[in-house]
Amino acid sequence: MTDGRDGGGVSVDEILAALADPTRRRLLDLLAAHGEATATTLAEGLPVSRQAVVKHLAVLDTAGLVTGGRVGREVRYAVRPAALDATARWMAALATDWDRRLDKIKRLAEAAEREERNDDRTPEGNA
Amino acid sequence: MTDGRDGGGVSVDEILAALADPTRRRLLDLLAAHGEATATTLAEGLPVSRQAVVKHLAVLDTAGLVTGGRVGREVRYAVRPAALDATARWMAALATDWDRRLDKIKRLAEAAEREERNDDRTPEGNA
DNA sequence: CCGCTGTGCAACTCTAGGGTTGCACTCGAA
DNA sequence: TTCGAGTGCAACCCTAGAGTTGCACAGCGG
Repeated sequence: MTDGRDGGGVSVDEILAALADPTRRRLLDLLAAHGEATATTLAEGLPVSRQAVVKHLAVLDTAGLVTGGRVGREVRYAVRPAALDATARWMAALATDWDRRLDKIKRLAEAAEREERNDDRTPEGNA
Repeated sequence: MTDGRDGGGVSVDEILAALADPTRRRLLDLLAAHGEATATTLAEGLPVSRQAVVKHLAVLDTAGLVTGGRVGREVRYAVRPAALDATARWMAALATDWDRRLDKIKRLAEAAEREERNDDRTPEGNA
């Protein structure tokens, strides 16, 4: 539960790193909206150069968040929900795990507190 | 659905950025395991200095992923599942959204294809 | 009161990576 | 075959931020 890789062998690390960049998220938005687009087209809708977009797409591709397909002389990219979905599940599971742990710790703390009160009432001289 | 802030007013951007760093995730792991710990304690279990840990904890705190509480002269930190959970839901919703979009696009593409075949059979001279 | 431990603050280094520009290459259309 | 649009590659800035060190400050225990 600490690391985690989805079915495609893409680490959560890569996906989170990819998602951390605002431009990249914007890119994903555009792609989700258009369904399919080239780096050149996408760059027109962003305040960055085509090359920057290409780099970002490469990162997203490595993370499994998009796929690139060649059509003639252009490269069409499309969004790929699987990786995102997998990461979402991973996070949800992690959150649940934390909840369980916190609950357990809380219980232990309360138990320890009761123990201490017991010690107060029964000093060291007992059997 | 593009941005998103949880109930506490913490942007998804901050949470993703916080989660993007491996050391920070490691830190969250340790915290989830111990339930509560100080920066100094946590630093002992990591290959970085206490100061580095303090900085990371500050980031995680801003992102709403941990809380700091002062006990005597030390500061105990604890994990905070709510923000993580909210982000997980956000991601899941986004993934679903992408799925819907892809589906719709696919349908449209197929419809357009049929349209085109129609045009082939009925050249412009119709009416 | 004094010393020890744990925090807080500040300045500084250094690298990853986001962004750019320039140019060479390829493929499709006229 | 030639022109142009689209892509790929490489070298290059520049800043954010991860990490460090040094020191001053605060609080608990003796």
